[in-house]
Amino acid sequence: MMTSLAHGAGPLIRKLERLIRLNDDERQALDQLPLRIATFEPGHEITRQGDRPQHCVAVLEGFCSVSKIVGEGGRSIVSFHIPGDIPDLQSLHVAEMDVSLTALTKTRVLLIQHEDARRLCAQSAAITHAFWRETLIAGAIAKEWVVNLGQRDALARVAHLFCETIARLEVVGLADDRRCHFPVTQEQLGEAMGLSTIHINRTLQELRSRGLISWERGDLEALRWEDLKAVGDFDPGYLSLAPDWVVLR
Amino acid sequence: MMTSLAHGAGPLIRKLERLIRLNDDERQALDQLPLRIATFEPGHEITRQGDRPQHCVAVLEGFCSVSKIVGEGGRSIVSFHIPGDIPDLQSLHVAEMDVSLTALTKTRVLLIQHEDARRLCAQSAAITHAFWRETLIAGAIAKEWVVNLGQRDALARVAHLFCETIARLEVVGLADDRRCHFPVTQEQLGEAMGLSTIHINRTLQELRSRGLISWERGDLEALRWEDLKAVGDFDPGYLSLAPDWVVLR
DNA sequence: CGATCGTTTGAAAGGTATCAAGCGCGGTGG
DNA sequence: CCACCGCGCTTGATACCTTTCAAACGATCG
Repeated sequence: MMTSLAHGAGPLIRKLERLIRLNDDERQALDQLPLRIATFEPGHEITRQGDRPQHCVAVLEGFCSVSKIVGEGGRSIVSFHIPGDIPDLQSLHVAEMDVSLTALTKTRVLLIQHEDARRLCAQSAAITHAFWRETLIAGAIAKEWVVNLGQRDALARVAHLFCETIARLEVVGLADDRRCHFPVTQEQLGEAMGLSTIHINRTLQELRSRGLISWERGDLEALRWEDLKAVGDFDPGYLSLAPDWVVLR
Repeated sequence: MMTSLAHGAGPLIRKLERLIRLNDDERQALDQLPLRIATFEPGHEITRQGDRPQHCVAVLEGFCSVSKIVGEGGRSIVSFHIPGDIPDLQSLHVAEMDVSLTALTKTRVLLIQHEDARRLCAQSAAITHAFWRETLIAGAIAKEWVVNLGQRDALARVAHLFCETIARLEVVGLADDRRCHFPVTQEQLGEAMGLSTIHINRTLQELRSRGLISWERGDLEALRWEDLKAVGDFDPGYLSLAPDWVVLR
């Protein structure tokens, strides 16, 4: 892991602006935050289950997964994270990490020292609420994954994940026209969807043969968006993409 | 639904005290909150998916489920809630409910008007953090459900749910000696675990025949706790039951 | 050019769903 | 008080989705 000092928390501010309206003081407080940027190579663990980290992570570039160790040597991916996400806000409140955070691609992250994050929260209720909202959306996505894993067969499950991913990436400008980069392996897809790699492969073939998606070398495209949504039983409501946020000040 | 005015937010205070240390001012502010208590009969929806509620719900007595509508007429239970839980905190932040909250038993709840909750948050950072923490724990449980549904077979899945439920109920004094009341039907268990009612039934028989549990008329007992934990691959870490909370003030 | 990783294919085994039907008990009404 | 009813639980047989095992393929890389 390489770290370096950085000035300016532009990406973090943009992220928070999506969650709540910041005033100048808050923007300035964020901008003056002593921030460290770290880069991780694919497969490297940013935070490990059992760690007691002293900082939070905001993803700037790249893709990460949150996973838990299962039984004997297994691993279960519990969520994917994209630029703009803060995947480990719980570390502010719970001492020991109950999950691991892993870089799926080369990933640049902002390290926010806990003391700085706490000071920010103490200074600004709006920032506290923005963090809380980030937690709420992550929870809503997790609930939808519970539905996905519990109720839908392989085809619908993968279709749903693709819809969710495209929808989330569109918000941060990383998907246009239902097309995005989503560089996960079929094995990782399987660990996330509760399916064997082999069945993921066959499911992808089915989605492709139905003309619903194309996916090569990590480039995903929904060829028939409405049909893909229908197959995946996808309703983006839970993502709170149109934030009719209640004003909290 | 019947409502009545109530004075004193004892149960809510006890709940929050588990999440954070309250000072006298905060305790008093909570105690003076104009609170309404409502009672719901089994099967009744406390809040419906699509609603725009003006209040939050704190469970005082009884059991609830949070569920989502799936595809054609299906229902997926995403979480169970026990006394002390505040299952719909997201309604403070997101206008439209993306889930339904249903009473599984006769249930008494505290209705906290959003304006009151917001005033409380504005007055006390500690209460804000307590709510946020409640959200974080709910998220951790949801992630563990993702693991449960994605990675474990029926036997382990049900065993894990029973362990989790007993552990959570012990915290609020509703389980002693690995024994508790957990009055859900096998159908509801199936909707939560992504299994057919029939397979739930066979799984319960297997758990019983192995001498791991007894379960009659909603009374659940873990007969061999350690073995049940092993079968369910249960590690209570994610529940944050021993709150080595970081002091946030 | 061998090695490795990710993907793909085939065949067999296994876990779970579905269909169909019977059981048992508490509640209701005659 | 008893017959009936309905809901939740239980059982058996079959079908289906998904896993597992085994192996080959293709690309990238040193």
